[in-house]
Amino acid sequence: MSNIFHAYKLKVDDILGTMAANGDLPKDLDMSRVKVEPPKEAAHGDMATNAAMVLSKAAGKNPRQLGEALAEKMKKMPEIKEVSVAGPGFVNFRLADSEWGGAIRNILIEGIHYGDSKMGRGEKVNIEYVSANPTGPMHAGHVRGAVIGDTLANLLQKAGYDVTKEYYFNDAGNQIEVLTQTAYLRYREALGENIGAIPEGLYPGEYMKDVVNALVARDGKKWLGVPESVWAKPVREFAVDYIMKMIRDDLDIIGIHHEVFSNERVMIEDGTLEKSFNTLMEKGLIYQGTLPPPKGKEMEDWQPVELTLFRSSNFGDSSDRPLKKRDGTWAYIMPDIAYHYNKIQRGFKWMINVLGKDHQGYEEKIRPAIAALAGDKKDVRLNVVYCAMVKLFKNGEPVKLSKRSGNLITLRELVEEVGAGVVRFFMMTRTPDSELDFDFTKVVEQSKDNPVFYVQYAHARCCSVFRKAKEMFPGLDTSPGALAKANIARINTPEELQLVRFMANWPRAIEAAAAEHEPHRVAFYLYDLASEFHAFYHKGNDNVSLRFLQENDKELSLARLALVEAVRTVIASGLAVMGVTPVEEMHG
RNA sequence: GCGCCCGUAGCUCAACUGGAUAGAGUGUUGGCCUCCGAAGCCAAAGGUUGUGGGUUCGACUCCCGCCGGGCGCACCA
Repeated sequence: MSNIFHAYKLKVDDILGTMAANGDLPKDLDMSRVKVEPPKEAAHGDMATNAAMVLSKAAGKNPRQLGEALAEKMKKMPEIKEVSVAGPGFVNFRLADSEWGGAIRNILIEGIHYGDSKMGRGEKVNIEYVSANPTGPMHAGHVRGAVIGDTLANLLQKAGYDVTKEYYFNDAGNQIEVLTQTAYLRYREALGENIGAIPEGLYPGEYMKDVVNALVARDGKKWLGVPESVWAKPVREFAVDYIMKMIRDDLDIIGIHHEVFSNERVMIEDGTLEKSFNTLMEKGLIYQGTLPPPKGKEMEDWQPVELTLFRSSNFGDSSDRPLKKRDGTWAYIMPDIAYHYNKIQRGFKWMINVLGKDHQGYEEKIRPAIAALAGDKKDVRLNVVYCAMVKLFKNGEPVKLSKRSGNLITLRELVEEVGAGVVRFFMMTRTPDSELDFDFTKVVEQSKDNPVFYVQYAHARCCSVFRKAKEMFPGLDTSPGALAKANIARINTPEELQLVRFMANWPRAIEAAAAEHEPHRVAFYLYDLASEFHAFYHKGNDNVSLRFLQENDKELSLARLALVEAVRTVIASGLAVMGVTPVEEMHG
C-alpha cells in the first residue's frame, strides 16, 4: 500500500495549508491540481511539485515567488535533502537517502502486493469480457479482448476495486439455432448417414464432430426419426453445454477464469427481459414507428418498416433503436439491455465491457437504456473498451481469419505454438485501440525484439544472482524478511538510487493505468524496469565494485541483494497483473 | 453525409492525461564477453509531433477549421 509520492503530496498539502493559515496564501484555494511527481529529467531531482504554477493566479503572485516561498518551508524538513525552484516555477526536491532505503524495505515487506492501491475504495465494478457465443472453440480473434479484459480486471483489483469477472453469452438467438441445426446434421452423420457437404450458413468446423460424438455416447440413436420439436431442445442444450465447456477449457490455458457466467435464456425465463421492456414501456419510451433509411450507405433493399422502437434519442443517442425485429422477435439489443438491467439490480454501479472494435457504437446504444432503467441511480456508468484487431502473420505472410475458410487458428493452437505467457504479454504491447501485428515466427524465435523475453530475462537474472549468492555465502538467509533487515543504507550509489526511484513509480503506474483503463501500460512499465535493471547489471562488468556480490563484504552484498529482490518482486508483481508466470531460468 | 478512433524518427510504437531538452525497439554505423547469464550493455545518427489557427505561465496532449487513414452507421451479435 505504500506510495512514496502520495506521502510527499500530503506533506506539500500540509505546508500549503500552513501558508494559508499564516496569510501567505488565500484561504479556500483549489488544490486539486497540485501534484507531486517525478520530474522528467532525473537530474532535476527526485520529485517535483507544480503547486506554485497552479496556484499562482489565484494567489495573485508570480509562480517563481510562490515557488521560493514553498521551497523555504520545505528546506526545513529533515527528510528533504535539497530544494530548488526551476523553470517556470517547478519546485524540485531530493530526498534523504534513508527515505529510499525505506522504499526498498516496503517493497520487501509488501512482496507481490507492492503497488496495491486504495484508489478504488472497494467500489464494485463488473467487467465483462470474452462473451463469445457458444458456437465453437475460442479462436485467435477472441484472444486480444480476452487478455485485455482479464488484465484490466486484475489491474482494477490491484487498484483497490471490488472486481467481478463476468462472461455473458447469448444462447437464444439465431446463432444458436444454426448451431442446433448443425449439431443435428452432424449427429445423423455420426450415426452413419451420408450428409454430403455442410450447407452454406451452418458451421463447418470439425469440432462439431466431437460435440455429437459425445451426444451419441450419451443418448445413442434416441433422436433419430423423431420430429424437430422433440430433438431440438435436448440437442441444443447438449451442444451449448459442451461448447461452453470447450471454451472454459480454452480460456483456462491462458489463465482466464470468470467468476460469473450469465446467459440470455435465463433472463428470458426469469422474466428480467420482460420486466425491463415493460419498465421502458411504463416510462413512455416505447412506440411503433418507422426509422429513416441509414445515410451514406448503399441500401438497395431498404424499405420502410414499422418497428417497435425505443426513444433512445431522448438520452443523447443519434437515433431511436428498434427493440423488436419485423417478425416480432427481440432484436439483439433488447436482451443486452435486460442484461445490463440485471447487473444494476445485482448492485453494480460501474460496468465495463470489453468488445471488439467491430462492435463500435454499442456503448451509444446501450447507455441510453441504462440511463432510462437506472432511474434515480444517477451514478450508474458504463465504459466500453474497444479492442482493435490482431493481424496474424506466419513467415511474413498474413494469416486469414475466417470461419468458412477452415484455416482458422484456435486459441489452443496459438498457445501450444508460442506459450501462454508470450500470448498474454504480447497482446499488451499496444494500446487496446490500435491494431497489433502478431508474428508467430518472430515470437517463436525468441529474438530480442520480443519484449516478453526481455522482461523474463531480467527476472531470471535476479534469480541467478541469488543462486550465485548461495554459492558464495553458504547458508545465507536471503528471504525477503531477512533482507529487509539488511543495512540498506549501504545502497547509495547514483546507479542504485536510480533503480530505486524507478521502482517507487510502480504504484503510480498502477493507478494511472487503472484510471485510464489502459492495461498495456503495465507491460511498458515492466519493459522499462527491465531495461534499467539490465543497464545497471552491466555496469558491474566495467566496474567490479558495482557488482551485487562482494565476497569480502557480506553486509554490502546483503544490502544489494535486497535491491535485487526488490526488482524481482516488482517484476513478479507486474507479471501477476498480466497473468504471466515469471521464470527463474531462461532456457531453449 | 453523421459518429467514434487515429496521424509522433525510415519502420513498429511510447510519452505518467496540460509540464521542463518528445523517448524506446527495430533498421543503419561503431564499440563491449578472462566478467554476478552477451536472449544483454554502451555510443553515433535519425523530428517543424499531418496542417492552419486558438486557449495559457506552458500544448503531442484541450478547442475550432482543413488534409490523410481505419472502423461503424435499420429488422446481425
